[in-house]
Amino acid sequence: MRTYDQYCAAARALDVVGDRWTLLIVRELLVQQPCRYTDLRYGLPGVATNLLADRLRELEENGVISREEAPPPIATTLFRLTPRGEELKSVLEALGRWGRPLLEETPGDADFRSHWLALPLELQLKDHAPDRPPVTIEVHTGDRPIVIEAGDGSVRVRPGTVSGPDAKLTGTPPLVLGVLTGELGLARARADGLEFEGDPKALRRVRP
Amino acid sequence: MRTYDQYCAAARALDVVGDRWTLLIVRELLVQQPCRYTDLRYGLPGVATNLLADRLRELEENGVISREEAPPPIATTLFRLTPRGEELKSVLEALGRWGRPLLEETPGDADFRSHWLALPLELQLKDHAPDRPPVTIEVHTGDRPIVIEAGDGSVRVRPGTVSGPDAKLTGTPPLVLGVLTGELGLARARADGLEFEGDPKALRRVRP
DNA sequence: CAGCATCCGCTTTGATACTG
DNA sequence: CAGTATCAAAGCGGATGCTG
Repeated sequence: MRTYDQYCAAARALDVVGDRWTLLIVRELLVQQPCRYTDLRYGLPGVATNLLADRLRELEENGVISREEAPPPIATTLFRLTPRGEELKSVLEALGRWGRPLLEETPGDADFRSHWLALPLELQLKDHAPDRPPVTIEVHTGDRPIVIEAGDGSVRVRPGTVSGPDAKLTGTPPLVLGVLTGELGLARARADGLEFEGDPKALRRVRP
Repeated sequence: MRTYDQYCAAARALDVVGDRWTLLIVRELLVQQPCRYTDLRYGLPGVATNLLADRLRELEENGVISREEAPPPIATTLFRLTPRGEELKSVLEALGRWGRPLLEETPGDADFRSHWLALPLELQLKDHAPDRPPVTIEVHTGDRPIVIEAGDGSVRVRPGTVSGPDAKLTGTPPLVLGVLTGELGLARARADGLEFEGDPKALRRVRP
């Protein structure tokens, strides 16, 4: 672990999580809480396997993650964040907010995993009608479908599908993200290729 | 600029500010708003001069900083953050909060610059008596003295001294920081080598 | 002196292949 | 599945030199 050797809290934090890939590993674990080595590799396209192994060891040494040998029938190593590691969520939120405008200029062929939407969506979306029955929105973009569940005043995002969703969105990540965050009107997005089925009210319920 | 090539806001942010030294350069500019190349080098002990030049060029290309040729009598290049660059303050705050516990285990011979205290102190300290006349606390630790000014409900930290401060602290950075944030009692800190002159009430006025 | 650019040895990274 | 081994390429840190 290379260190800046400075008596400064930010510099000390960067000593631990400032190396390449490190914060993205934390991002993966924040979204997919306990996950396998293979899952991490899948969520971090481009990472070298030796580098991933190195980072995981360093993160464990620094108390950010823990590893656990799951007994059969799982019979594999599971990685998860420690409570200390979970506190890095605020760092990733700040980074994500700052980086949001940069998505506009991201090339269309950039890698994408649909679960990367979970954190920003849970952060930005609100349930504006806590007293009404819950609604679900299915989102089809990227590699696998995800579901947005709004109810009781909170919004959750998880991988998977649901039977009879209130709405269903299909399209490229920029279109889907734009529509969900309200930066892009539904009509405009449909003109640009977004497919929308179901009740637009479900959308309005969660938009910021 | 090496990129992760991911359609993810956090990853895009790290593309821009994730390289070694980059966020520490931003830290320097957040504290010492317009500053010279030489000032940056002083605030970033250990940075290679070519690397600093590279980073400054990249940050300028990415709209984070701007450079300005100051006319005589200054006659030098001044670097400052753009509004977009200033928004990185939230990232450094999150990192600093997370890294705070790591200061305890930082070796005593780590580099230190007293202006590194400005950001965390302005963030943590409060003026608990907004209606009373302002107070000033002079802090002598590290390379140069700094002054904490509390009044009208806000707390400011700047380099320099003041005539007739309400209190004066002298000691190592951990002692000074501990006493100011209230994690360390004044009596205990004095026993450990801290020198304190003046009115303890000034301290209580700003402690979190 | 301020603001770099160049050179050099070392470390880190990335890509691939291989193993229990 | 969860890594380790190997190696080329890129990045980094330190020293030094150059230019206004």
